[in-house]
Amino acid sequence: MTQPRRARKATPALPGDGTAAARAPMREALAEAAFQLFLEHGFERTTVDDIVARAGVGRRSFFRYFPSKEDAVFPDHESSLAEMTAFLEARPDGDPLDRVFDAARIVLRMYAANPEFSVQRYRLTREVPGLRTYELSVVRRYERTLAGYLRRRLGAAPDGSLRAEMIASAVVAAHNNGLRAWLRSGGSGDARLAVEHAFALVREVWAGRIDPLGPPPPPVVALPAAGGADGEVVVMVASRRTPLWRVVQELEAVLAEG
Amino acid sequence: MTQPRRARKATPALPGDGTAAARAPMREALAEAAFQLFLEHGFERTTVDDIVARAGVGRRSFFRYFPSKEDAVFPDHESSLAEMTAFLEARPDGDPLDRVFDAARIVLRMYAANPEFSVQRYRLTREVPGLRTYELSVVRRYERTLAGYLRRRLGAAPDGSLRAEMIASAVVAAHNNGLRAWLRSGGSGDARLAVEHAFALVREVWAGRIDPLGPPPPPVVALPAAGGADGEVVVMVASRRTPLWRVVQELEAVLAEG
DNA sequence: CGAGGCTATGGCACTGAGTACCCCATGTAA
DNA sequence: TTACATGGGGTACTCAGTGCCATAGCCTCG
Repeated sequence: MTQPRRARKATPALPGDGTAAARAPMREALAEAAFQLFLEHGFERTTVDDIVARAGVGRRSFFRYFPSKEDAVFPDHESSLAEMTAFLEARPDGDPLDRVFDAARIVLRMYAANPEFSVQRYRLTREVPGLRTYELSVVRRYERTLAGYLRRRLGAAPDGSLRAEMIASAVVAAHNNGLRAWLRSGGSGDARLAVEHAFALVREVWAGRIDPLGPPPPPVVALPAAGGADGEVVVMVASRRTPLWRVVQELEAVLAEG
Repeated sequence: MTQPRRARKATPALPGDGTAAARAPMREALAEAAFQLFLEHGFERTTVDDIVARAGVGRRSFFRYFPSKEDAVFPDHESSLAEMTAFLEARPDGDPLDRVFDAARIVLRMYAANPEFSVQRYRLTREVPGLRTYELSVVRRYERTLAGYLRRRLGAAPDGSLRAEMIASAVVAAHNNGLRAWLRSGGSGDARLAVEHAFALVREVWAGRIDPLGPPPPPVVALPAAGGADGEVVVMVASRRTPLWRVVQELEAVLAEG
């Protein structure tokens, strides 16, 4: 079986890059062919050769667009994750809880944009251990993104890192609880209702327990080198007049992500 | 690559079964050889052939004891998970929060029992995407176990399922936050301190938000057939004088686990 | 217009995990 | 002794994923 493999091998210039899915007919064709076959014959009994045969392309091309067979089932998460990251970077101010809710809504919208596909994929994922595991790792990346943002906002407060991770996990749990209820229902009804209800519980539990006024939006950007591991390098960019404590806080936040 | 593969193929009578690790010299030898090689040459550059060569056994035997290469890195989680499940089944009464904390402490004890091993494994896991993913799926199983227990205790309350999942995720997040801090420190200090501190935050956040007196310990046992999927069968055992609402609640709890 | 270069794709060939199937040794019961 | 169960070994196969190279289209610069 396979997984996110290398967490993301720095995305070596995907062919149809740019705005992700857009302008990538081959990628779409492959994902479509793969999903159809998975539905027809099951994930495990479908080989990559079957997929490329249906798509009418070379086997090697499949792995140019999808690092693993599992990736073809979740062709949209990568861009969704990028969107979430960009959103939190672009608008780090305001109530932290509101921000992470907004960020989570991005994911929900992605699911709601294609109800039938989402439901079918949900059923498929439920039955294939490999896909469940893959989805787990995707969800985890969302959670880490949220936690990273919250850590930056709460880093200075006592237990900032702990609180950040607990809130992120609560938001993810709430989101997934609502989402799964909708998916189980076959896509009938409004996915947002259940999720917003769940978010309300998160807010009820955590509101008031977060520094009423978090620190200002970070003027510091720390970029952990992709790949991580031992010889990792962190590049920080900060305005010269950034107070030292902010730099330290940011550094701690990045390092604590490990 | 590989993963938990088949989530657990019903554990078809492991050779050295019974009390798990105990009385399974071959399994131990394999895990030991594997771990040494992983540390020396890295996980991915070590093949199963290397492992069985060092252990002096046949290749086929490796897969009799470990469904995948990754499993050899976490030889103790299976029994830990079983212990947690047994604990929650044996003592379902009392404060639900206390119970899930106790359950989580089982896992912590397992880590703390072998500090050097745990720390080395932590470092190894950090660097190998496949192991990270594997660990994720293990953690998820713990979380589901806790959520399942909580769902049984809160199932009748409004939003019982949602609350159960949020609390379970909070406990896991707290546990992992403390555990990781300890692991990052190289195993110096007391792992329990950080974890107990984190648990205190969970209690602070959730105490009072749980039905002060949850329903009595469930006299109903529902066993979802291993394997799940479509033709799934649920076997329920209940005393004849169990009130109907309890049976329904239990059934809902099991079905909601999907 | 042609040479060089870049990009997208196809085509092997190879590694290595995981599995199916069958064999063998040993211990045990009849 | 035979009959059989159990734990382990061996072989051959499938298939995901990777490295390397070839080729076809396209663009640009001279």
